[in-house]
Amino acid sequence: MPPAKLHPPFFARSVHKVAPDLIGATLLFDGVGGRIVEVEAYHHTDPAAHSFGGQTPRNAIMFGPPGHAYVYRSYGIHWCLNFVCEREGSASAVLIRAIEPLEGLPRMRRRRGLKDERLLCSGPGRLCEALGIAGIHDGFILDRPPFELLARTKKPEIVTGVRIGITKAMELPWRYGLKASKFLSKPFPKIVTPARGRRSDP
DNA sequence: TATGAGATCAACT
DNA sequence: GTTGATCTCATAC
Repeated sequence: MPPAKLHPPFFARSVHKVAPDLIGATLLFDGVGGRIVEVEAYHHTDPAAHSFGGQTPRNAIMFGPPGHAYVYRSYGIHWCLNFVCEREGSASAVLIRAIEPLEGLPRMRRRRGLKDERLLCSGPGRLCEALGIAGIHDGFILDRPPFELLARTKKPEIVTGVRIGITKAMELPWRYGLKASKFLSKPFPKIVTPARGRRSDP
């Protein structure tokens, strides 16, 4: 049986539950996409979250119902894709940081002007360019075309770490990744396993 | 491998 | 006017 689609109830939970559950899920946009390998959770109590300072025209979608896309412009250049989650008092969302390209490789390469698969979607701005996601898709619901989200079939090994690319609340360990994936935007720091003292793969 | 400039927009001081 | 949930390219070691 085919993987189940993710519907709004999946997102109507705490970002801290939704974010790790997204690792291994499949994200398609107009048939182009792949497996989610890296996300970050942004809770409204977090100074680094866009919703922290209250509602503005840019972040208004975050304050709406769960299960919608929040797309914003980063550094004036790039687009970044988030999934709106449950409002635990105020708005929260999960930033999609990297996917493993699986479907529509030719279109991704054409949009990105690159051949190297590892660089197609390994970063929030890169994956939006590869999938053709832009500001006009802000507010789109995630369980209807052009979006399609499929639940993972097995729980993968997930690594956690501090978030990157931010300057506030950098210490919060709310970055989640698929262990040993070659498609992460940056490697997770080496983790010491207490029992054996061995390092995991970066 | 590592650092630095530049691109360019919404929010904030 | 400055900063930021970024990326690419250039230049230096």
